[in-house]
Amino acid sequence: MSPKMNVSDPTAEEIKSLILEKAIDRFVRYGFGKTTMVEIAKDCGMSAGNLYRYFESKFDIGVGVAQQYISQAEQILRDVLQRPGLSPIQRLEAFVLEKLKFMHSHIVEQPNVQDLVNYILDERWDLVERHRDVQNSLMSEILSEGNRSGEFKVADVDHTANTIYAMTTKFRLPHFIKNITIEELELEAKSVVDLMIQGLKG
Amino acid sequence: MSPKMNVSDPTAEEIKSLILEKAIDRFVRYGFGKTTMVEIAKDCGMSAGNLYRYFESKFDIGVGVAQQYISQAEQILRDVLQRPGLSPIQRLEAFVLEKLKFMHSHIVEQPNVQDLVNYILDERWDLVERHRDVQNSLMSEILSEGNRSGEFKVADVDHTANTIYAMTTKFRLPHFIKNITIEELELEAKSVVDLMIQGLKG
DNA sequence: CGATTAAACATTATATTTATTATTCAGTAA
DNA sequence: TTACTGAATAATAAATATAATGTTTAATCG
Repeated sequence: MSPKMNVSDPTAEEIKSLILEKAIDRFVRYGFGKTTMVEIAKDCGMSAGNLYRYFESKFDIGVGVAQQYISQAEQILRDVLQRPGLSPIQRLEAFVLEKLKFMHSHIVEQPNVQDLVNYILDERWDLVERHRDVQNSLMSEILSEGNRSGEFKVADVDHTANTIYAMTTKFRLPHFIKNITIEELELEAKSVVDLMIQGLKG
Repeated sequence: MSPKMNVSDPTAEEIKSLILEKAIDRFVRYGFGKTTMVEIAKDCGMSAGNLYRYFESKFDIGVGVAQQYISQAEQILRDVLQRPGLSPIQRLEAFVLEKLKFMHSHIVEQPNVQDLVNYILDERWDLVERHRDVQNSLMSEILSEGNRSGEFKVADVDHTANTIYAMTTKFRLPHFIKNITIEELELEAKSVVDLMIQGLKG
């Protein structure tokens, strides 16, 4: 392999990554609507027309950004599953709270990106569903862990994971995260987790 | 009291009711935005200017409609508490499902009114909070009933009522009610109620 | 020949004007 | 005085014209 390989001949994948990277820089600062294809192209040292060799549309670049955002969130949740020294109960709570914190920090620190992701996911329900499935399969692992340790008695872990997902909907919706303090939401989320563990029968 | 009393001298409250009634007729057919003050006034046999003796603004008429909508919902929920022959568990489930059905039927049958209510409540968070408080105090009654019968063991009924409210958020949001079939939502709501009763420990 | 550009074209957004509508208020009648 | 009207005004929305931007493609470069 010649030393020049990497600089002389970037792969299509590498160029796509570059475009995504430069696009995100713009989106963070100015938002999706206020960023033009010409600007992104200039930042990449190419023409606007050439962007279309790598992305079908501007919307498609937005999809790329949304996918990165989702991957980031999923990585954080996977990390919760690897975190040592947590009981299944603690892990379940951490799982819910980490997702809430992730969304909250993005909403306050990068509102433009958050708006973009919401806009994209509004038309790409399939991405939302895939993300939900990933979260549910991670939750299923937590529930199975709890079954093994005797802390939980869950008959159908997949079904229950989905039910937990429904129960915690409020803590994933930008609408509430924007209008309620993070402290209040965290307390409420903890109460919800407590109740789903204990049940009304105590 | 002379027989003429009612026809000759309508009270301000009666006139307000008339205005609200005629306004709703318009809102149902054409929506809030497409209904003019002149039209409402004409339907009431008065001038547009005179409407302002009874309502501060068109928005305020919308508030009146929203309050009627909320009262209607609360009446249905109060009826659930009076329904004979239900166990506390069944009552809790019925409570959640009836609210879901109420919203679903309005969304499909009177989308214009639903849109109006959403628009009003978006700026009148206080009405949402009051409605939440009413629902929570009704839920508290159900929980207390369950405590008395021995089916529940709820330490703090008010706090738990609020937690249940958070858990069932998804089933009160127009966004989900519009995008998911009512059958699916009802099944999911039942699962949520089941889980909140049983808990993960079985 | 593959990758790229720059101009052409189509679409979408912005600015501007126009028309409609909400709201106010001086005046009128009971 | 109280309830009301209808014209005047202020605010909002619709329509239009204009500009900006997304997308396509014929021509160019290496």
